[in-house]
Amino acid sequence: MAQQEFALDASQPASTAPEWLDTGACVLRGHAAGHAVEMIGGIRRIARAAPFRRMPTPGGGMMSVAMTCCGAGGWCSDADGYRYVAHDPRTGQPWPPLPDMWRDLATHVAACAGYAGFVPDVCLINGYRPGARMGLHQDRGERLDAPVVSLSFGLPAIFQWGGLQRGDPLRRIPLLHGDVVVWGGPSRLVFHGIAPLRAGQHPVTGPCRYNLTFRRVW
DNA sequence: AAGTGACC
DNA sequence: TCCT
Repeated sequence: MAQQEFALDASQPASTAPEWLDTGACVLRGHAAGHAVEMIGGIRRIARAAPFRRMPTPGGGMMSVAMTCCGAGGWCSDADGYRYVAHDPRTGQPWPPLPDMWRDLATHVAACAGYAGFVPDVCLINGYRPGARMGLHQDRGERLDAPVVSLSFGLPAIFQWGGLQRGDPLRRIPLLHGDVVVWGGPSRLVFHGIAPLRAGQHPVTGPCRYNLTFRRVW
């Protein structure tokens, strides 16, 4: 039984070589799967102090993805725009600390992608329910000399990978439980997004997908 | 400006 | 294509 659960947990072997999307950007299949149960527990603990919330967008809409953060700051959206803030606007408290094990894993997978010495100071935690999506965007609010490390857990999603111009053609890349994406260098400002999540059940996360993105903001 | 955008 |  435990063996079978592990097989379901590890959607991909963790030892595969990087699949390069572009210069500086790759997918590491399954490299976080072995840490999934511990990390989902960490997400639940962080969410008790800094609850998941859907944020308003400057244009008057609402994000479909629920977010929380940990580390030295968190990403926030409201009517005034997008920015990183050192305190959770909802509680007034500092964001929960970035767990050492999370930081070490991000450093390790970044090194696997060719980014030695990456030390993130912020982790954004995105919670996707069926239908939730992330429109095409660039990650511009952080240091551009550091990569972004993205870990996927739970339900599969279609990652849209474009180019440096919004209108560039999109590649659709399935991201499964435990998959890692790293992008930096010449790919740091590539437009990317997530297609609307398809409903399903995952043995570790139930009806959800969690995406953890590690960045260097300060 | 990362939008269950809004509008054409 | 516009808007915030």
